[in-house]
Amino acid sequence: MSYHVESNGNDIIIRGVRDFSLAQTFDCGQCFRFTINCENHVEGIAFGRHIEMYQPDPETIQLIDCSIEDYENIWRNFLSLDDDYSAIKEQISERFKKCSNDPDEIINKAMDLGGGIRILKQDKWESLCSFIISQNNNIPRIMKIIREMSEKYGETVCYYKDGKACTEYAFPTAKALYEAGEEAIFQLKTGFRAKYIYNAAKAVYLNEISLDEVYTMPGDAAAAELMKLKGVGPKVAACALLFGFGKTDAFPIDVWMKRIIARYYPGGLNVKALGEYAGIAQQYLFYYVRYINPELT
DNA sequence: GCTCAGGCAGGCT
DNA sequence: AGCCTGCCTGAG
Repeated sequence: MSYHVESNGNDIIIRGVRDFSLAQTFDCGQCFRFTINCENHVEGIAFGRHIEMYQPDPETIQLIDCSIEDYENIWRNFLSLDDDYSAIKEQISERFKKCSNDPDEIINKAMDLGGGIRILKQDKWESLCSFIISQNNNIPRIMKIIREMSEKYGETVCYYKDGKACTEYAFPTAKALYEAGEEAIFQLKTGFRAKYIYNAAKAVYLNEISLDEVYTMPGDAAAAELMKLKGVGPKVAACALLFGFGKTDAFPIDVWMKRIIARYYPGGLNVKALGEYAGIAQQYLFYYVRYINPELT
């Protein structure tokens, strides 16, 4: 964590970063609004801001055309720069030794491969809504729906790139989607999820559910609260909590995790016993099978 | 045509 | 508690 930050007037340069790979972080399915332009170069929108990032070497992250204020107010936290992932990985390794029968030490292999993954700290509403959209859906289409939803109902995000003024769109607020209405949301090809999205937007906007309160709740209570919303089951709730509410113990079990557990942990995996970073471990495992062993069935 | 995509609700036993 | 089944849509 002994990184240090400097500005050259245009860019923020973060040196001495460890356990961080832009490519891995933005290619592990946690975030739908960033694209990997080329290797070690990503660009996207979060918290109503555009950001372009470059990783010239493993220990350096460059935030292009970024002010100190934006770095401190948004990106420092968003990128989880102050979390000690070396310690997190050590604890995960220890826990898996104790709590799972893992003779092949799959978790350690997974952490060697995807050790640069960081769990982003995304916006609560965006995370919840995005993972409602994600159900029974594939990633390119999820991204397309969210992009079009943002273009229609999100605030404009202006920025300069290569000296030119550009416009993008923030993720729509709950208010904006509520006011757009269910039919408009259906028009975005969201299908049977339209009513879920609309109802969630309504509940959040009218304060029938408080995402700020969910944020402060312990994991189980937080999940139960989110699952009061139609269209939010255990998997969607866990994803939202892990990626948008800072609940690193939330452990999403999707079809891939079921395959991983069946294949590598036939005796089962005691998720509760994996501790406060179980969800981060889940991401390493997920990345591992997706990119090393995708034929796993 | 078919199946599948990082699920969920509703109805059934 | 666990096991079906249908569901919008688009890609292969």
